[in-house]
Amino acid sequence: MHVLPRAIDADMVGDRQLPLTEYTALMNLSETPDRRMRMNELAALCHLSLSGMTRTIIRLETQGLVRRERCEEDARGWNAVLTDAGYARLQESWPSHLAAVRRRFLQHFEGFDLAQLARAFQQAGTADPTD
Amino acid sequence: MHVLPRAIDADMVGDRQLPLTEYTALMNLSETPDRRMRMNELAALCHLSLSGMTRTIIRLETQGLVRRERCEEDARGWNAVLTDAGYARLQESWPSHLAAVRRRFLQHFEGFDLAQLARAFQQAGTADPTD
DNA sequence: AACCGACGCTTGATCGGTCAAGCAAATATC
DNA sequence: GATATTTGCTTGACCGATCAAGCGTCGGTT
Repeated sequence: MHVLPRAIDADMVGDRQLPLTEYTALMNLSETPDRRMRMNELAALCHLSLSGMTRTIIRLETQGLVRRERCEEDARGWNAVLTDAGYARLQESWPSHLAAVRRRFLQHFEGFDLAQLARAFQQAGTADPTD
Repeated sequence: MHVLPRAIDADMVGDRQLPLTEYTALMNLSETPDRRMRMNELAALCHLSLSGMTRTIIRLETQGLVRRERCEEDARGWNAVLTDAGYARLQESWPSHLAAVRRRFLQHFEGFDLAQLARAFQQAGTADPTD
């Protein structure tokens, strides 16, 4: 549990120079209809603090993979917008990400009911700590 | 996977002021016959780089929970030695660690064969990346 | 016995994250 | 409609990890 995220991250950095955190951000953006999202929401999906999200987006912005636009209906807010370059980069990266997950994780859980496992992890990751 | 280690760590820091990394180091030391271990070996067991281990031991040393002694048979080497204070601290801490693991992890995997799960994780954590 | 590469560990620089404080816009209250 | 509070995000300080470079010791070679 301790080792796997680092291993997958290291694989991805080596392979396509895209750390796991940045990959996750791009991926979540790409799954929205207009490739944009508020910082708030994106941070939650990436399991990152808001300040961590800010920093990640800044890194992506300087690489030209993401652009930031003021939110129209709320001038305090920002939208992170996936650029074409960002989309292209994501397309390049996902096969190596998938391979890393397979090799580092899935391969070792072949006897298991993966859907059930996924549900358990999901639940563990989002449960109220006071339960 | 991303969230759980942080959550468990946060629980332990809040509860008994012992971060997970330091807890793990003390625990591994306590399980040796003479409560001492070379830096090398301890780092491997804690899944930490050697420099990370050095820094962790330094933190523990300033709290008086561990002491460092030159290795007799090799003057380059050091032994980390668990002090009585360190042992006592570990005794105080493990119930809250166990509780955190139960609440954050085990509780959500009740339907599973835990032994089989443990084997899979073990394997995933130690496998050669080139497999 | 003098050297030289390998080894064991530490140190300096950096990185990616957190928390807490700050700022500007939005909203509620009076 | 002015003031206070909340909200959305950024910034500064810090923290715990990594990598790369450094230092002292060991062991084999000559």
